[in-house]
Amino acid sequence: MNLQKSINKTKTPKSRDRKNQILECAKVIFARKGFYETQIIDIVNELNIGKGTPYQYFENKEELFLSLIESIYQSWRDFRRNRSSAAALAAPADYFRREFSGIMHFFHNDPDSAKILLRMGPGINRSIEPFVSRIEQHFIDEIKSGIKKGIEFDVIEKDCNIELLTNVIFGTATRIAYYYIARNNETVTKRKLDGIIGETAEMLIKIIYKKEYW
Amino acid sequence: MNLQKSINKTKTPKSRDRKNQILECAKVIFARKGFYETQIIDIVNELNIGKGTPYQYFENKEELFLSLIESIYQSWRDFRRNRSSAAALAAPADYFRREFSGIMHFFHNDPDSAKILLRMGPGINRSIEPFVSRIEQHFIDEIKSGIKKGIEFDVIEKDCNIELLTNVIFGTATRIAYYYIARNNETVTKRKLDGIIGETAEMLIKIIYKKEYW
Amino acid sequence: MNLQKSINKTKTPKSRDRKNQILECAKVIFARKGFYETQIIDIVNELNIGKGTPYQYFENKEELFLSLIESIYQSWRDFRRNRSSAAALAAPADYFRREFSGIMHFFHNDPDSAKILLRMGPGINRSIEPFVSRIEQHFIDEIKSGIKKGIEFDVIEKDCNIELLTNVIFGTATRIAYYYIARNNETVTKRKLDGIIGETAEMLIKIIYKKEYW
Amino acid sequence: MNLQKSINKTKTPKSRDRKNQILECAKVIFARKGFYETQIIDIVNELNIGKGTPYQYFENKEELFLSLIESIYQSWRDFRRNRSSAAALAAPADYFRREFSGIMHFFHNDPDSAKILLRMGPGINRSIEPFVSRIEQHFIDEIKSGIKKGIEFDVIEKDCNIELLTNVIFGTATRIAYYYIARNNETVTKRKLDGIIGETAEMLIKIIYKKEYW
DNA sequence: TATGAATGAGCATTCATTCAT
DNA sequence: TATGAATGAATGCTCATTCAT
Repeated sequence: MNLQKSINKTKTPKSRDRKNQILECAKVIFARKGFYETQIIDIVNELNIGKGTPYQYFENKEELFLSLIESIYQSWRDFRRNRSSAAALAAPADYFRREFSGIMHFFHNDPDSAKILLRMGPGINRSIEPFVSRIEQHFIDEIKSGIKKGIEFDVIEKDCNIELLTNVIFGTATRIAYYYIARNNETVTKRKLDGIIGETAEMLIKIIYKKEYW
Repeated sequence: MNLQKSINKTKTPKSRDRKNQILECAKVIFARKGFYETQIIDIVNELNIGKGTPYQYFENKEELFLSLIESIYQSWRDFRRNRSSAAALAAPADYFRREFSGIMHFFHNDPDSAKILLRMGPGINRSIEPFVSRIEQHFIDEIKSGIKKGIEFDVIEKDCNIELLTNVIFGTATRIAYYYIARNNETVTKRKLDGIIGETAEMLIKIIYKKEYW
Repeated sequence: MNLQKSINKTKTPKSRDRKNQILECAKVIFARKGFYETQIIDIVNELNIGKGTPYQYFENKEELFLSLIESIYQSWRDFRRNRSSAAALAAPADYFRREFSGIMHFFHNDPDSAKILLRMGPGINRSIEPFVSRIEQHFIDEIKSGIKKGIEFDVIEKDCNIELLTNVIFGTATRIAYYYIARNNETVTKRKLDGIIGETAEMLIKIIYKKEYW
Repeated sequence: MNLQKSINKTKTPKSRDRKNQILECAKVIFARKGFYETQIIDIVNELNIGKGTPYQYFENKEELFLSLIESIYQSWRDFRRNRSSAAALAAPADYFRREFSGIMHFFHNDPDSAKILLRMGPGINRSIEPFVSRIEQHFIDEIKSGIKKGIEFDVIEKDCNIELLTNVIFGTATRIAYYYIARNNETVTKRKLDGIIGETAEMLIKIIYKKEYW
């Protein structure tokens, strides 16, 4: 237990708090203004700390952003860990519904992360993009392995184009998340979101699974 | 006679060429490096022109980028105009196949535009984003009106969630375009791309149209 | 006769007109915006001529400004030539009244010259100032020689500090001209200006001439 | 306690020194080269500080210049405050001699301020001029109120043109200051300057006061 | 650890000037 | 002569980063 803390042995709890505080604040501002328009001074002013303080914890602006990406990734993995145990042996469509809903709720619970991953991520710049892609890849791998398992269990067509199907699911999921969560417009109620998630899942099920599992 | 000249004194053919030359070059570099990492000097060096020359044609870097977006939009509309006549009275699924294929080939013919629209567009910054969104909206409106027409002609379910369905199609299309065209990886052959387009269209047809029109 | 023209033998009448046109326009704009804030393009746009045209007549911006100064100087000398004949043997105070009034009316007839000489002149920059000073010196020399003549004719105190008295007269004259003519405020009517000129002259007479010549 | 600090967190004594140091240096260079010919890099090189340092204290070049004007104005007011107490109930001519001498010595003690106010001030540019005029107006108001008081005490003619008389005094004073102090020529000795001040005052007294107060 | 004054590489932009037509 | 597209030296300013305290 207390695994989190033991990863970074040299950091005192206080220092770790400060680091998280900066990360938390940076997430909000990066999500709002993007990487390039965000200035270190924005973060520093927001937190009422010294201009040099972030540099105690992060090499530079890029490393700060990368740490942020990393922490979002970490959150996602934590989120998954706490869910996966239960999901196991449901009916195929139910399994998908649950998984899909999981992703959506993760983003809904942390729209700033959604904005950073879905809006700024692609095309940000050559040195940062790989790190964003890495997370993206993680999502994609999960989808892909789900599909493979589906084929294995004979609930998905053997000859389906796995890579393509993965992209269809991923594209739909990210667009839905982007449109209903990460845009700067009015936020959707959880109720309405659940409806949308359900409907979307039904559509995707139709193109993923063999007819008898719809 | 000589009407052209008297309308627009400063836009001689030569000056128009230079403007397009800058725009063309800017597209390639913006597509490769993004808005912020692209420097005017990159464009200027590439073209072997003076550092001040782009400023003869564009107010500033942002206006240059916006003009670029505008010219991509223009290209798209030209592209559509030249196609629309033929598309009219096909079977529903065929109609969709053709439309979908159209979008994909537009991007395939101009991958830099695809990169700019699909990668850098979302989340670039507050003052530019609206212009990117405007084009996005254009795509979305076309999809939406296609769906409405489908409902009207009774080939799509009356109670379908139009907004959601639009997002599913748009999300799928942009992801496919992004993945197979706009990423910085190896480019796909036209043959392979056509296969992918076809397969994707089949999937989407399943969730768009009533079963009898698949 | 036709002295003016013969000075510059190579210039055709047309070319001379164009040069004067540029000079005239430059005067107005320099008077309004000052040397540094005036751009060649301002002049060129105002005249609807090509951007390169002023460079047919003037080496560069500075030489254009210097030519302008020179032409103002020329105007002043022309103005003097046309007056001096009459002024000769009046009573001392009358002589001064007439001279003082002359300067003031010169500026009143050409307020732009007044602005350039009185406002921008001093302190403009190291390379231009000497040329402005040269004109200033011309005014000062005239004042000084008037004083010397007055001493000679025994109408001014022998032991007066000529340099200082010159400065007092010059300082008063330029301030009055500046205040009532060259500021950007409402312009004074000729009637009111004449009143002011008269009153000022009476004051100065008191400190210039021996009491019996007031 | 520690009140000072809590009022103005960013203005530590050290930072205030640096600001004054920049202001002081800027005064010398602006006085020498004028607003437009002075480059930030001139100041920065002179002080051996970083190119960005002035921007810690001033928004931009114009704001730096304006702050300088403001600080000259402040100096003048401080100078006045320390003198005014004594001046009160002298004979009219003595009062004027003292006042006039005061202005002259202020400029003599700080010729750079004189240069900036008297040479560059008028006509510098539309956005700066008002701030220079404001100080000029302050001088003018003092002269004017002196005249009004003189009329009240019956030592100046009732029907004198106050505005005009003010301009004559101001024009004379600024010309004398300009000629003997602010030109780039040899500087005058204090002894000689005092002589000039005295003589000038005598001249002005003749046109300001009724004869019995000369 | 925390601070914030100082730094300077880096960039967008300007504008007088040139020169081929 | 007149033009105006092209030029590029020059400059103001920004902002991530450093480091003495």
